[in-house]
Amino acid sequence: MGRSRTNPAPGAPVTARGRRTRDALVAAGRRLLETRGWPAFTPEQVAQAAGVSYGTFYTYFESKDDLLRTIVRAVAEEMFTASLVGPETADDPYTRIVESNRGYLRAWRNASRVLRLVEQGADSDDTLRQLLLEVRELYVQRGAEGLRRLQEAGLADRELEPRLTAIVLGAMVEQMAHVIYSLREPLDEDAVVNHMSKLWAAAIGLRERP
Amino acid sequence: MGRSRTNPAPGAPVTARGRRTRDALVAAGRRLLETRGWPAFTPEQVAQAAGVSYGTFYTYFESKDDLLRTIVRAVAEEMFTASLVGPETADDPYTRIVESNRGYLRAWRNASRVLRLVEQGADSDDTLRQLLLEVRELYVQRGAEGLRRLQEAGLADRELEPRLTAIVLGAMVEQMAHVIYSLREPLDEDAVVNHMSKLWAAAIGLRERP
Amino acid sequence: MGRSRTNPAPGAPVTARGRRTRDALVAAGRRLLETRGWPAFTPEQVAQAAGVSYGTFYTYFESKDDLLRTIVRAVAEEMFTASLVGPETADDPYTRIVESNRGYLRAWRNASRVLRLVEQGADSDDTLRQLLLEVRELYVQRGAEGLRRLQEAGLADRELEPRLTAIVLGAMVEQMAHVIYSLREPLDEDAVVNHMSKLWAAAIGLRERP
Amino acid sequence: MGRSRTNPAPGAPVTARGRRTRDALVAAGRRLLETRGWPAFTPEQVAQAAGVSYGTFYTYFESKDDLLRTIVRAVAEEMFTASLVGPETADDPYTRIVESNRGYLRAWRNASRVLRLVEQGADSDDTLRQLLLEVRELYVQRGAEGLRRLQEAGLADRELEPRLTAIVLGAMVEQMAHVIYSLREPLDEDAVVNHMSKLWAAAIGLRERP
DNA sequence: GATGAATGAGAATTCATTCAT
DNA sequence: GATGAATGAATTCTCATTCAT
Repeated sequence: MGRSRTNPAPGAPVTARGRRTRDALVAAGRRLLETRGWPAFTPEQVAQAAGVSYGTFYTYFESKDDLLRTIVRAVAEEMFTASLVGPETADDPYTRIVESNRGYLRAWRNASRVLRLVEQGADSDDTLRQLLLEVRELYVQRGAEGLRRLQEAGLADRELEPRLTAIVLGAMVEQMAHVIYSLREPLDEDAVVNHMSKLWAAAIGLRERP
Repeated sequence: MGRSRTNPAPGAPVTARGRRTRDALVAAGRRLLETRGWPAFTPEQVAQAAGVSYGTFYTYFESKDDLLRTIVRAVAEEMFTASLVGPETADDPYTRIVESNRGYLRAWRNASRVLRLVEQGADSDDTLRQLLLEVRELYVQRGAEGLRRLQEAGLADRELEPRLTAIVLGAMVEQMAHVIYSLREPLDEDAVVNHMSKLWAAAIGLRERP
Repeated sequence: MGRSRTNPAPGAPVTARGRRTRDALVAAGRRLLETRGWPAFTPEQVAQAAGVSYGTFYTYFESKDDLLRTIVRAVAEEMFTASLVGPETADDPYTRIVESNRGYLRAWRNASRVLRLVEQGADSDDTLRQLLLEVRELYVQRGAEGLRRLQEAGLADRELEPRLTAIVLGAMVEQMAHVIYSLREPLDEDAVVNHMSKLWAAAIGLRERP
Repeated sequence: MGRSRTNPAPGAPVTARGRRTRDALVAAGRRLLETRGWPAFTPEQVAQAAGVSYGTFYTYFESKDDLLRTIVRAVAEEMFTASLVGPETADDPYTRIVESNRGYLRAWRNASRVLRLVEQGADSDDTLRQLLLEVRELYVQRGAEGLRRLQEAGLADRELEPRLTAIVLGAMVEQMAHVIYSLREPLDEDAVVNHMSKLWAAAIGLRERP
């Protein structure tokens, strides 16, 4: 019957204090989601964790889902940003792979928990799923592109289809982020990065620059 | 989840009809979980999907969690069983890898969705997590063992630490199962199996038997 | 974000006990609405007035608005029914007017409070408004038709436009129902019926059958 | 509505700017009430419609009810004022009835929506109801008085009890205001005034001055 | 065993009012 | 005076579980 919504859509904070409160809510929400999953992700607990009162939650977010969307967007943005910096610095292809894998792993480290929750999300919607697919695609394309360049330089096996290879090797890294950071298999991050890189290099038939 | 409990613990079904009803509930619960996630996994919907009335649910299960435990145990058992058959039949190491990957992928295909849900499960308990870790460990050990044999036979790179290698390559396969079957990336299963096997073989430096 | 609704739409009661409970809720809701207005019309108070627990409300109604719709439909139906019986029995035109006004007044007596609430309804929707307009229209048409017959028989002023006349005289009766039953002006029902009838008869220039 | 109150009672505005702000709030509140009913009548929306900030509302009004009282008093005052001017000017009794009905209809046109809301008002108090009854009574007495004069002059049916007649005919006009202005029956105002007057005149047996 | 109804604690949301700047 | 933020009690709605037949 749609009781006419009289609540205004909560606007962006105008004052510095407002911004701080809003940020605190986003941070608290994300922390709860990452560390304690769905059950802890309630407006009440988020507000409490952010040190504000129950009602304040609704000063900044239309609903619980609104906060979720905000968090996911932030995570996605972080990953986009993370993907821009870095791995192109080194000169040696193998070092680049190591750097890339390290960056990859770390990028997923923060995102993985939230992304997984949303992926199967009780409460996710298609917009969010779309966002996740875009993030993933970004990484796949960067990986495929890197492989293609190596192939053209005669430094990697030319038989390998770049996109599929990037998907498969990306899957490896993503899942390892989950195994290490969420399941907490007692593995050393550096050891994993090195090992993955070794396997990755061998898998694509990496040759040292002649 | 725990609410106070005064109900008698539901016993195992005695009659054939009872067994059928119980089986229908388990099947319906699993289907709902796999296809529609947590939100659809309610006693009411499970009962409806199984074609029985609401109250009947509690004739066979103490609680929603009880059904979940039952389902997860069934999934785990299937995976144990799946891991026993098959891939040791071929003689050629590469063919064995292909077979193993195909089996692996399929084993995860059915399980992956349920396992992921339970992993972060709002309502899961440690027993379930434990069960999942055991299943995973089983696959890791089988992988590590296979690699070790290849190394001893001089057919694979002896530098690789078997267990870590098995974890990493297993991660690759598990995540690909998710990508294909849950995220529905439009990839051909055979193509993926072949590609993964090629990468896997190259990664461990597989040599044909001399 | 549309949390997918997992609640089934509450079905019609199957057992006699269920029907009794549902009826009790409808009756309690209507009584509260009529006697104490919107503020008392809460699921909690309705349930309590019906002697059932809070949650039972939602066994039979999807929402508060659902109950409201049900009540309004019942009121509308009553008025349709009330309009079918009665006033055509008498032979004498004036007596028929008296009977008609009495019926009219009584029909509105029960409905008026609910109808007015819904008309301006905080929570009403267009379907309900439509329903109210239909009820009103029914009475208008019956009134217009009655006048037309009197005119044709030469018993009433032929100059009067029947529909507008029916609207205006109907307005008089409807508002009097409100004045008497809601505002509780201390007026005697019979006196009012007689007076209205006298005015009505004079207004349309009613002549005794020659 | 009462919540505990520690705020100082807002004083009357001192400056011209203050008066303008206050007037804007009253006007906005009334407009919202008339056009969109209770649900839109919130301090927040009133403030927004008046172009001031949320908090400013409480600079001028102790509470939402305080504004409501202010609005109702304004409406009542308007109606008192409207009742003073006009209809006594014409000489011919029928013309006076027409004028009176037109004034009546217009007086109610603006007031009707607010008055009806308050009548059943979720949050109204007895003071307001009292005010409404006084306004109505004013009109009833004026109507009764007018009829009495006509009766004494031999221009109207002496059998009619003046007060009851005034109540009934007043009800007719008031409800027609509602039908036309709120329900928006597509009726021409002049046509309705003329028709009502004709019926009214016939009803009281109006005779031309001999 | 099977069924549909009943229960009530808990989660999400609203909004009149107060506070700090 | 004006502003935007903060508050929290009250309300609606959910759903796992228990009960009566």
